[in-house]
Amino acid sequence: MPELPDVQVMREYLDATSLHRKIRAVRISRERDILDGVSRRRLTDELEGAKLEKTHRHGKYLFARLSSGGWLMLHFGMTGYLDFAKDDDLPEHWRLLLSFDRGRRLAYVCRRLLGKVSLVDEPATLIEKVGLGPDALSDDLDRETFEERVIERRGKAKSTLMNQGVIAGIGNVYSDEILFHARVHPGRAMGGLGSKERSALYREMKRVLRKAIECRADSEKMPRSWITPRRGDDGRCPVCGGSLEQVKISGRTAYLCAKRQRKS
DNA sequence: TTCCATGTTCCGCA
DNA sequence: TTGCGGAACATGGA
Repeated sequence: MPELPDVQVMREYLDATSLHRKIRAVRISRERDILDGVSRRRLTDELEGAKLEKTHRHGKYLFARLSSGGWLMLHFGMTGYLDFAKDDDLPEHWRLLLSFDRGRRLAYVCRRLLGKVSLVDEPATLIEKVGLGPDALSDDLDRETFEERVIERRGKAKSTLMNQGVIAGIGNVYSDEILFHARVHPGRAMGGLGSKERSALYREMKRVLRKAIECRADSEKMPRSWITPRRGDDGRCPVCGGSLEQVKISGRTAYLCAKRQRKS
């Protein structure tokens, strides 16, 4: 689930449900796996009695500013999500629970424990520490900046798009969608692409991510011309009808249309 | 039982 | 030295 569009949708969900409510109680489970650089004690102390005032997203990271100062950092790994509901209703695999007034709570749920929760002074502190590149949808990442960051890369096109230090926010699923529309084979060397191909990648990166957010990152709502809803089964290319191919690129499964995305 | 999964980090190697 | 790609991490579903 959680690439840039998914995290943006969760951000809007948090904004709509949990902002400006006083946190009455904090519960944490599996803190050894989930907490990163913060103790259960300190996290609880900082959160209890505070409010979430506003949110910020950078790539796949979500931040919520605390009225007590500092920011709550949420990273969702491969299986994390947020769930706002009644306080007595505990979702399976909950890791952090913030209880508000009127019997409501926000749950951070993360089945595979690959996500992280932390406390930071500023989002920029974390972004620098982790070494994240510019957010894929930020205005700072204009065409020229994209060119500069990508052109000298020695890795494959898909791996480069997924490299959070180059551009933050794109993961396995959306890299495939972007490469599909730009008609670039995921195994091509990024540095070997022509300038038209790089332009197409830039354009499709912005378009695909924006459209995915508009679709609430829900594959059932995505356009018929997209391949994301066709992952998993031996689907057909929605544009030319040829069969979709699966290949391994740097250990990840990539889906592509071999007819429209040529290797050379 | 074995393999695979929307992510990140660490390590070996070029 | 830099950076790429594979393995490990923890869990559960096919």
